[in-house]
Amino acid sequence: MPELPEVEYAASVARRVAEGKRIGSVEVLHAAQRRGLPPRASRSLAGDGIARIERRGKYQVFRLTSGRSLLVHFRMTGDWAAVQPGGELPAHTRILFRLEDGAALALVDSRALGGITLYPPDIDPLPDLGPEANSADFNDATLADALRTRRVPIKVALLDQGVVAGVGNIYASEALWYARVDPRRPANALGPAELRAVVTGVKRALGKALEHPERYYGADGVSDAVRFNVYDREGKGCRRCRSPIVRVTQGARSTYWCAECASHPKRATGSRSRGTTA
DNA sequence: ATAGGCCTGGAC
DNA sequence: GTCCAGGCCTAT
Repeated sequence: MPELPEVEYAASVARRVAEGKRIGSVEVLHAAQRRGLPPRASRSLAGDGIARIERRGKYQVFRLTSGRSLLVHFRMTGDWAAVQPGGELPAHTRILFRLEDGAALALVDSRALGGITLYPPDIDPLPDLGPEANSADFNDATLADALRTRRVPIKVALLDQGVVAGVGNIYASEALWYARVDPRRPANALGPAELRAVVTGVKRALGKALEHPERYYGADGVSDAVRFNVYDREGKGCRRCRSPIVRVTQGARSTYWCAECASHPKRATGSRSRGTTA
């Protein structure tokens, strides 16, 4: 479940379990994960310390006391689980950090597409990323700048981590629904009002998940009906106007949106257009 | 721009 | 069985 809010929540779990502790051993339990952590690398982690756990976009970085770092990415299905001393391993545990105090941190990842890579000291493990989606650095000016040369649909552009870091397929659709912007619009054709609406839409979509983690992370009895306004709601009624939500494919991924809402951009309230007279 | 690959599991 | 999946990389 990994877009920015989910990764941030998972990072908080990892911090609670592992930050400031020494590593007893690292067990790589799935062959695919040995690409990033071959046996020599995982063995070398024993005795190192986890100084800090940071998040950037959908990435996490474990800064180790040796100066090395671990770059963690959940891809589609990764997550952290805390394991009590002597406790059972969760299903689909792929990598296990055993810590000196007996607790353990499990990378749980049913599809095993995620992974962890060890980097030497003095090398920045992070790829080039755009501004954090929930930060002040992500605003209409920086977004306009990033989109200036991009003709791809705005929905596709929002998934580009070089444009904005942390937005994934679900929140991209959700954000454009808040913004009432057609996901198929060419990114570099958006006007100032639309850019502003997209920025606030992204922040609203992510903000709701960040503020109410109990609603978004496996809480029983809470359905997607509460979580999402458009994602995975094809054919269901738009929560604003009751029109059926439609699904289109963009860049080989599903996009959900309300055509009715997108054809009636905001006017009276919220982000408003100016300078479009005459 | 699009397809394929990486992996597994759930829905149909 | 087939299709789809909250990500990202590479090749064409």
